[in-house]
Amino acid sequence: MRGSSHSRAGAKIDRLKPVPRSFYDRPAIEVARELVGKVLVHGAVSGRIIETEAYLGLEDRAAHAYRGITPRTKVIFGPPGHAYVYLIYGIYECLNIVAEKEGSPGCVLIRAVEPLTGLPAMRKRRPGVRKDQDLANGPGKLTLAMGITRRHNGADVTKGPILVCEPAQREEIVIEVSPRIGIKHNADWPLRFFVRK
DNA sequence: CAATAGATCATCT
DNA sequence: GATGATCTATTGC
Repeated sequence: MRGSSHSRAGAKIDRLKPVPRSFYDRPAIEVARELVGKVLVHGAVSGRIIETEAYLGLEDRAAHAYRGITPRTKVIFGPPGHAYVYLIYGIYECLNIVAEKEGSPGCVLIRAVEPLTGLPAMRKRRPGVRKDQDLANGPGKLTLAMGITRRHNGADVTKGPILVCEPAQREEIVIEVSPRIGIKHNADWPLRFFVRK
Protein backbone atom coordinates (compact mmCIF):
# COMPACT_ATOMS: atom_id res chain seq x y z
CA MET A 1 0.00 0.00 0.00
CA ARG A 2 1.68 3.17 -0.97
CA GLY A 3 0.34 6.61 -0.17
CA SER A 4 -1.51 7.34 3.05
CA SER A 5 -5.15 7.15 2.11
CA HIS A 6 -6.32 6.39 5.64
CA SER A 7 -4.64 9.14 7.59
CA ARG A 8 -7.55 9.45 10.03
CA ALA A 9 -6.77 6.11 11.67
CA GLY A 10 -5.68 7.64 14.99
CA ALA A 11 -9.19 7.77 16.42
CA LYS A 12 -9.80 4.06 16.74
CA ILE A 13 -6.73 2.21 17.91
CA ASP A 14 -8.09 1.95 21.46
CA ARG A 15 -10.91 -0.20 20.08
CA LEU A 16 -8.60 -2.83 18.67
CA LYS A 17 -8.82 -6.19 20.38
CA PRO A 18 -5.69 -7.52 22.11
CA VAL A 19 -4.49 -10.91 20.93
CA PRO A 20 -5.30 -13.46 23.72
CA ARG A 21 -2.56 -15.10 25.76
CA SER A 22 -3.34 -18.52 24.25
CA PHE A 23 -2.00 -17.19 20.94
CA TYR A 24 1.49 -17.06 22.43
CA ASP A 25 1.30 -20.44 24.13
CA ARG A 26 2.66 -22.26 21.08
CA PRO A 27 6.00 -22.94 19.38
CA ALA A 28 7.91 -19.70 18.74
CA ILE A 29 8.00 -20.43 15.01
CA GLU A 30 4.22 -20.39 14.70
CA VAL A 31 3.90 -17.31 16.86
CA ALA A 32 6.52 -15.50 14.79
CA ARG A 33 4.79 -16.31 11.52
CA GLU A 34 1.36 -15.27 12.76
CA LEU A 35 2.50 -12.08 14.48
CA VAL A 36 3.16 -10.68 11.02
CA GLY A 37 0.13 -8.52 10.23
CA LYS A 38 -0.83 -7.87 13.86
CA VAL A 39 -0.77 -4.34 15.25
CA LEU A 40 1.68 -3.16 17.91
CA VAL A 41 0.24 -0.39 20.09
CA HIS A 42 1.86 1.90 22.65
CA GLY A 43 -0.36 4.76 23.73
CA ALA A 44 -1.38 6.77 20.68
CA VAL A 45 1.40 5.26 18.60
CA SER A 46 0.83 2.10 16.60
CA GLY A 47 2.22 0.14 13.70
CA ARG A 48 1.56 -3.01 11.71
CA ILE A 49 4.11 -5.73 12.33
CA ILE A 50 5.77 -6.54 9.01
CA GLU A 51 8.87 -8.49 10.04
CA THR A 52 9.65 -10.96 12.85
CA GLU A 53 12.20 -13.59 13.81
CA ALA A 54 11.79 -16.68 15.98
CA TYR A 55 14.39 -17.51 18.61
CA LEU A 56 14.13 -20.98 20.02
CA GLY A 57 15.36 -22.19 23.36
CA LEU A 58 18.15 -24.50 24.36
CA GLU A 59 18.66 -25.92 20.87
CA ASP A 60 19.25 -22.51 19.29
CA ARG A 61 22.74 -21.17 19.84
CA ALA A 62 21.72 -17.79 18.46
CA ALA A 63 19.12 -17.32 21.19
CA HIS A 64 19.83 -15.48 24.42
CA ALA A 65 18.06 -18.28 26.28
CA TYR A 66 20.56 -20.81 24.97
CA ARG A 67 22.74 -20.59 28.07
CA GLY A 68 19.85 -20.96 30.47
CA ILE A 69 18.24 -18.67 32.99
CA THR A 70 20.17 -15.53 33.96
CA PRO A 71 18.90 -12.26 35.43
CA ARG A 72 18.49 -10.95 31.89
CA THR A 73 16.86 -13.98 30.29
CA LYS A 74 14.48 -14.98 33.03
CA VAL A 75 11.56 -13.27 31.27
CA ILE A 76 11.99 -15.61 28.30
CA PHE A 77 11.48 -18.56 30.63
CA GLY A 78 8.37 -16.97 32.14
CA PRO A 79 4.75 -17.12 30.96
CA PRO A 80 3.90 -16.30 27.32
CA GLY A 81 2.59 -12.96 26.12
CA HIS A 82 5.16 -10.78 27.87
CA ALA A 83 7.73 -8.35 26.48
CA TYR A 84 11.46 -9.08 26.60
CA VAL A 85 13.38 -5.86 25.97
CA TYR A 86 17.17 -5.77 26.03
CA LEU A 87 20.01 -3.42 25.19
CA ILE A 88 22.11 -4.23 22.13
CA TYR A 89 25.47 -2.72 21.13
CA GLY A 90 25.30 -0.35 24.07
CA ILE A 91 22.91 1.94 22.23
CA TYR A 92 19.79 0.31 20.89
CA GLU A 93 16.99 -1.70 22.42
CA CYS A 94 15.14 -4.64 20.90
CA LEU A 95 11.60 -5.83 21.57
CA ASN A 96 10.68 -9.51 21.77
CA ILE A 97 7.43 -11.24 22.68
CA VAL A 98 7.76 -14.33 24.86
CA ALA A 99 6.19 -17.49 23.40
CA GLU A 100 5.63 -21.05 24.67
CA LYS A 101 4.45 -22.09 28.08
CA GLU A 102 6.13 -21.04 31.30
CA GLY A 103 9.47 -22.76 31.78
CA SER A 104 9.94 -23.31 28.05
CA PRO A 105 12.13 -20.62 26.47
CA GLY A 106 11.22 -19.22 23.08
CA CYS A 107 10.55 -15.73 21.86
CA VAL A 108 9.90 -13.61 18.81
CA LEU A 109 11.95 -10.57 17.87
CA ILE A 110 9.85 -7.80 16.35
CA ARG A 111 12.08 -6.49 13.58
CA ALA A 112 9.92 -3.92 11.80
CA VAL A 113 6.56 -2.21 11.83
CA GLU A 114 4.73 -0.04 9.33
CA PRO A 115 3.64 3.17 11.11
CA LEU A 116 -0.16 3.47 11.38
CA THR A 117 -0.93 6.13 14.01
CA GLY A 118 1.03 8.64 16.07
CA LEU A 119 3.28 9.58 13.17
CA PRO A 120 4.13 13.03 14.63
CA ALA A 121 5.32 11.43 17.88
CA MET A 122 7.46 8.98 15.95
CA ARG A 123 9.04 11.75 13.90
CA LYS A 124 9.81 13.68 17.05
CA ARG A 125 11.70 10.67 18.45
CA ARG A 126 13.47 10.07 15.13
CA PRO A 127 14.52 13.44 13.78
CA GLY A 128 16.06 13.44 10.35
CA VAL A 129 14.08 10.54 8.94
CA ARG A 130 12.62 11.34 5.53
CA LYS A 131 10.13 8.63 4.62
CA ASP A 132 7.40 7.30 6.92
CA GLN A 133 8.42 3.76 6.10
CA ASP A 134 11.92 4.40 7.45
CA LEU A 135 10.68 5.39 10.91
CA ALA A 136 10.45 1.84 12.27
CA ASN A 137 11.88 -0.55 9.67
CA GLY A 138 14.44 -2.13 11.99
CA PRO A 139 14.58 -3.62 15.51
CA GLY A 140 16.33 -0.61 17.06
CA LYS A 141 14.36 1.87 15.00
CA LEU A 142 10.94 0.63 16.04
CA THR A 143 11.69 0.75 19.77
CA LEU A 144 12.98 4.29 19.35
CA ALA A 145 10.05 5.41 17.22
CA MET A 146 7.46 3.86 19.52
CA GLY A 147 9.09 4.87 22.80
CA ILE A 148 9.71 1.30 23.96
CA THR A 149 12.56 0.87 26.46
CA ARG A 150 13.87 -1.60 29.02
CA ARG A 151 11.34 -0.16 31.45
CA HIS A 152 8.87 -2.31 29.52
CA ASN A 153 10.82 -5.51 30.08
CA GLY A 154 8.37 -8.05 31.47
CA ALA A 155 5.28 -6.04 30.51
CA ASP A 156 2.17 -8.04 29.62
CA VAL A 157 1.32 -7.39 25.97
CA THR A 158 -2.25 -8.57 26.49
CA LYS A 159 -2.78 -5.79 29.04
CA GLY A 160 -0.49 -2.87 28.30
CA PRO A 161 1.09 -0.40 28.30
CA ILE A 162 2.36 -2.18 25.20
CA LEU A 163 -0.30 -4.16 23.34
CA VAL A 164 -0.42 -6.54 20.42
CA CYS A 165 -3.83 -6.35 18.76
CA GLU A 166 -5.80 -7.86 15.91
CA PRO A 167 -5.82 -5.52 12.92
CA ALA A 168 -9.02 -3.53 12.30
CA GLN A 169 -9.53 -5.30 9.01
CA ARG A 170 -8.13 -8.51 7.61
CA GLU A 171 -5.68 -7.82 4.87
CA GLU A 172 -4.49 -10.05 2.09
CA ILE A 173 -0.81 -10.48 2.75
CA VAL A 174 1.78 -12.94 1.52
CA ILE A 175 4.35 -13.96 4.11
CA GLU A 176 7.87 -14.80 3.03
CA VAL A 177 10.52 -16.75 4.94
CA SER A 178 14.30 -16.36 5.05
CA PRO A 179 17.29 -16.89 7.36
CA ARG A 180 17.67 -14.57 10.31
CA ILE A 181 19.67 -11.37 10.10
CA GLY A 182 22.91 -10.41 11.84
CA ILE A 183 23.60 -13.60 13.77
CA LYS A 184 26.57 -15.95 13.74
CA HIS A 185 25.11 -19.26 14.80
CA ASN A 186 22.47 -21.19 12.87
CA ALA A 187 22.67 -18.48 10.24
CA ASP A 188 20.87 -20.69 7.74
CA TRP A 189 17.78 -21.51 9.79
CA PRO A 190 14.68 -20.10 8.05
CA LEU A 191 13.16 -18.35 11.05
CA ARG A 192 12.57 -14.86 9.68
CA PHE A 193 9.08 -13.94 8.51
CA PHE A 194 8.08 -10.81 6.63
CA VAL A 195 5.40 -9.34 4.40
CA ARG A 196 6.00 -9.55 0.69
CA LYS A 197 5.71 -6.10 -0.84
C1' DC B 1 25.04 2.67 -5.27
C1' DA B 2 28.01 -0.71 -1.89
C1' DA B 3 31.12 -1.33 1.74
C1' DT B 4 32.90 -0.12 6.25
C1' DA B 5 33.84 1.97 10.76
C1' DG B 6 32.45 3.89 15.00
C1' DA B 7 29.30 4.61 18.72
C1' DT B 8 28.70 2.57 23.64
C1' DC B 9 27.40 -0.53 27.75
C1' DA B 10 24.86 -4.48 30.11
C1' DT B 11 25.82 -8.98 30.35
C1' DC B 12 28.48 -12.98 30.80
C1' DT B 13 33.29 -15.35 30.95
C1' DG C 1 37.92 -8.11 29.22
C1' DA C 2 35.16 -9.48 25.09
C1' DT C 3 31.03 -9.55 22.88
C1' DG C 4 26.67 -8.32 20.40
C1' DA C 5 19.29 -10.47 17.45
C1' DT C 6 21.98 -2.44 15.27
C1' DC C 7 22.08 2.10 13.01
C1' DT C 8 24.12 5.96 10.86
C1' DA C 9 27.52 8.64 8.64
C1' DT C 10 31.16 8.45 5.68
C1' DT C 11 34.09 6.81 2.21
C1' DG C 12 35.02 4.95 -2.16
C1' DC C 13 33.53 3.33 -6.95
